[in-house]
Amino acid sequence: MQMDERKTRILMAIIDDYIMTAMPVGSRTISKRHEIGGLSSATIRNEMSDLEELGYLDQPHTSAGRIPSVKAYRLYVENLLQGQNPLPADEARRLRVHFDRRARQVEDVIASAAQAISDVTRYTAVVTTPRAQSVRVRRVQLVPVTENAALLVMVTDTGIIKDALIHVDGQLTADHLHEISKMLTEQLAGLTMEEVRGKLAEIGEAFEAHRQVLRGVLEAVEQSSPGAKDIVVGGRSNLLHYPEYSDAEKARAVLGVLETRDKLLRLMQAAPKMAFTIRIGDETGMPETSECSIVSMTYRIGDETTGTIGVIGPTRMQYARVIPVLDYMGKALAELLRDAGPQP
Amino acid sequence: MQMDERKTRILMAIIDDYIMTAMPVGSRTISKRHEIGGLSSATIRNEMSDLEELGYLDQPHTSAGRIPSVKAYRLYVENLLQGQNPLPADEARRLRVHFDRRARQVEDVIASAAQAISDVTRYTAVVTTPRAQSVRVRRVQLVPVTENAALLVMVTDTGIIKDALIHVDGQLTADHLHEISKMLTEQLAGLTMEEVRGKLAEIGEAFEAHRQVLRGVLEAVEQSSPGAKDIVVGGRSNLLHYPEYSDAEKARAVLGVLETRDKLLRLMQAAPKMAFTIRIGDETGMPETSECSIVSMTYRIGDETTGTIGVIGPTRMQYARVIPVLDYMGKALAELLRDAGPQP
DNA sequence: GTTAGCACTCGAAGAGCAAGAGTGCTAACA
DNA sequence: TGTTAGCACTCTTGCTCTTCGAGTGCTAAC
Repeated sequence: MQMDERKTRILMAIIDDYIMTAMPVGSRTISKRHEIGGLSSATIRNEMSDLEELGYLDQPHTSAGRIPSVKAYRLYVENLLQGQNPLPADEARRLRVHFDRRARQVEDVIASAAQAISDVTRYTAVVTTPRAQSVRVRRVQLVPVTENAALLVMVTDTGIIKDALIHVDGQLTADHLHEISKMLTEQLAGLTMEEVRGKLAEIGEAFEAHRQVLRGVLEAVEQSSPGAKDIVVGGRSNLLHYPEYSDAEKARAVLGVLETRDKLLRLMQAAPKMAFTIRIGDETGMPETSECSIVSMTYRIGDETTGTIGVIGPTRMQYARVIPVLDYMGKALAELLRDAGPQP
Repeated sequence: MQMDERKTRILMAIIDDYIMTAMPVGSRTISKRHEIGGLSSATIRNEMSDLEELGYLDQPHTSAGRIPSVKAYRLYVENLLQGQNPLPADEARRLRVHFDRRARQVEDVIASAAQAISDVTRYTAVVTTPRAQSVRVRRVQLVPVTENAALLVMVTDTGIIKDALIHVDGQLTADHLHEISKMLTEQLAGLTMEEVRGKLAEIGEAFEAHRQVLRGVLEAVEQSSPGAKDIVVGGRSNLLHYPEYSDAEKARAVLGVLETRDKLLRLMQAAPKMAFTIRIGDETGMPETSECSIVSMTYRIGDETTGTIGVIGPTRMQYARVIPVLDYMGKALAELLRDAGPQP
């Protein structure tokens, strides 16, 4: 048996219906819909039976309707990704209203984007800060904070700023630090983070006097790589809108994942070549999220720097709405962050 | 009718039991407990009837046990706050394990504290960054980021750092910015944030050439006051452990509050003179949290700078555990942040 | 003042039943 | 050969009824 055009149309109708209602879909429901050219429920029943045999539908129990399988959703999103899905004007407007473009700090922009996405889609949104594949240092500056602490600011290629408090024992004046900053900038400019580590050790030899400080810088570089605030989640409470999480234990499992940085990062890593990555159910690769879907997308600022925006929700997600929202938002985000970043 | 010692003891036993089980407590349950010197269930029943009349107990329906009223919890926590509640050694150990003291950035420390508190208490924790009542500027530094953006770093009295990206049109060299930084430090050092605003306008007149930059600084100061990352929530998923939130709608309402900065801040503002602020049910002042309790505590770094740590959970919260945990954590936090901050 | 005893109340849990939604199959139809 | 009407069958859902048990309040005895 093979899929044909009519089977596909019926399957899509079933998925649409199930996405809206979360209830098993019966043959009569579909036969009443006019897109399906007035077939009787009996015909639909036959087709549905075929679709079940083909693995696209599941039946919770004999006398209920049917629900789409993961395979069905796969086909559904594959179809969606083929076509163009422009964002409806009113959705775009709502997004613009929620997305605060005045934010200056990258973190704020990110947070605002997550908020906007979650507000508009009614799902939970996850956004990561843009991260360059290979960042290069452009400038280093030490700002005195107290007698024995200084703020290390590293400006990179992509305008992304790492800052870290480093502790220094010696009594260093502001001028001292300024001098060291200049030296560090000269030495480190143009290097990637990995190279910086080697170079720092080298410099340590030459500038015995500043060893203290340099060790602090090295430490900061080493532990700074995955910054803490580089991934934000918005609209967690949206999860609880959906009956699939009305069981507190299920909701807790998913919410728990969203609280664990490692797991969250794992969920968000997308196939970088592709615009969209859609993982459905078990494809998310985590038992806690085996009843979730994740739609994510990389946005790019220039060639090297990419971040991820995504949405997590039930497998019966409104993919057709989510995809254009992410698409729009990814562009808006890239544009905004590019303007804030360095001009080529 | 009056409360007497026995009534109080019985009430406390009822509360203890209800906190553990979330089930209405019957007279027999209490009479079996040995702390209550072997009174029969009938006697307890009489006392419970009195306690209900006094407003300390409610009866969900005739033939169920009784549950504590807000008034009862009030009495309960009042009693708790009188006595000493040292943190059990094993809890202290667990806290230390979860609390990552290596974090350098204030935000990281805060986040780690929230995580630790929520892990140990099994409730949701909220922590705010320390904020001085009247911060004074100590040093200003502009770090070039790109041709038309610079990072403004303001070091204050209390070692707290505000940083913001500011945009500048002119082609300013690093030396230019360094010069401006020096000038700004000279002009602004010792001023409070309010005074800085006035002063900046003044300086603008004198240093016509740097007007651009100064406007940027002013803007940054103005919108920086309530920093975005100054309040963190940990262990949201813990909420869902408790049957009072097994209804998704109720859980969503509370979780929603935790996502709204304003509301969250409102919940956390504590009576600053007191060590602990405990708000029970409606006392939280928000309809969404009318079935929650919030225990919060201010921690102080020096005389001026205070932050808040707190826990939110069901009204039948394990106050007796939460209070010493917060107490311990507040001290640990103050100590850690003081070390990172300025030495007096 | 305390307690044993007892009648009474009320919710929770389970059994039984009817209604309804949905299926699968068969036979007739175009 | 594909489509459809019809019908028996299956299961869930929602309802009522009943039972069970926990818990109370009251009374009378200790």
